[in-house]
Amino acid sequence: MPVSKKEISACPIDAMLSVVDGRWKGTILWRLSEGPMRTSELRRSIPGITERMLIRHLQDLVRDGILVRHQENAVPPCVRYSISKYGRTLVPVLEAICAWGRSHIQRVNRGR
Amino acid sequence: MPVSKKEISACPIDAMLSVVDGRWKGTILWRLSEGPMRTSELRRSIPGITERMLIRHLQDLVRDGILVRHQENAVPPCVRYSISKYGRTLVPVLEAICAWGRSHIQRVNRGR
DNA sequence: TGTCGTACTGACAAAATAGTCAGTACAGGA
DNA sequence: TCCTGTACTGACTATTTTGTCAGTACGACA
Repeated sequence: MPVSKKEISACPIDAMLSVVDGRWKGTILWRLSEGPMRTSELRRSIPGITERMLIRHLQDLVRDGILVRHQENAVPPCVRYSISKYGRTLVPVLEAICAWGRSHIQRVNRGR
Repeated sequence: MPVSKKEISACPIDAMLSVVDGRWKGTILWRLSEGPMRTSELRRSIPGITERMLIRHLQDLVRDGILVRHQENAVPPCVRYSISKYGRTLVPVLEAICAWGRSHIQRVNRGR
């Protein structure tokens, strides 16, 4: 969709979509809804994602207040991402999206 | 987000987002949730949209089964779009998205 | 010493999406 | 006759997003 992410839209639907929109953001949030994860864990758990894209999306989500980044000063570095309190308000919406998406997939697969 | 719309994603969130994702689709669905509208009515009711983009998005939504296109064979042509029965299953999800988006806009505006 | 893993950044190319512009056919009104 | 409105299509450019590749610093391990 590229709804422009540069500035917040006046349309509430667009405003919400600008937060979860991104090739992998839905999947990232889905993984993190089960608990905090390290960057490399996330990367390995999402087939097809590149490190670059993972980090870009994670940064977007942190900027939007949806995720929190916890860094332990160690070598090798250890960074963990988790869903923030604000981000948790988004989870029920994601669940609604997911439920509809699931039935949509079935519908599409039936139709061919 | 350009989640690729070429093929349906296995991730339900992406599958749902691929339907509503598009610079203007949220707004179009929002307008049509109040009742059927003609192409030109929609265009005039959505500031900033071009006829080209409106028609492209309408065609996407019809292809996905969300909208129905009613054509009256007249000159000048009169085409009306309405939300299909299937599309109506999407409305509660859009409402959840919209409610979250509304509070997100407020949060963002407070923060500056 | 060489290689691996971690969590990144920057520069860039490729792909997808959005937007611009011109053109179509026909009826009605000035 | 000319201009307007309707609902489109096609060709194209521009913008945005995604993906690729190389590079960083440091410790552990062989």
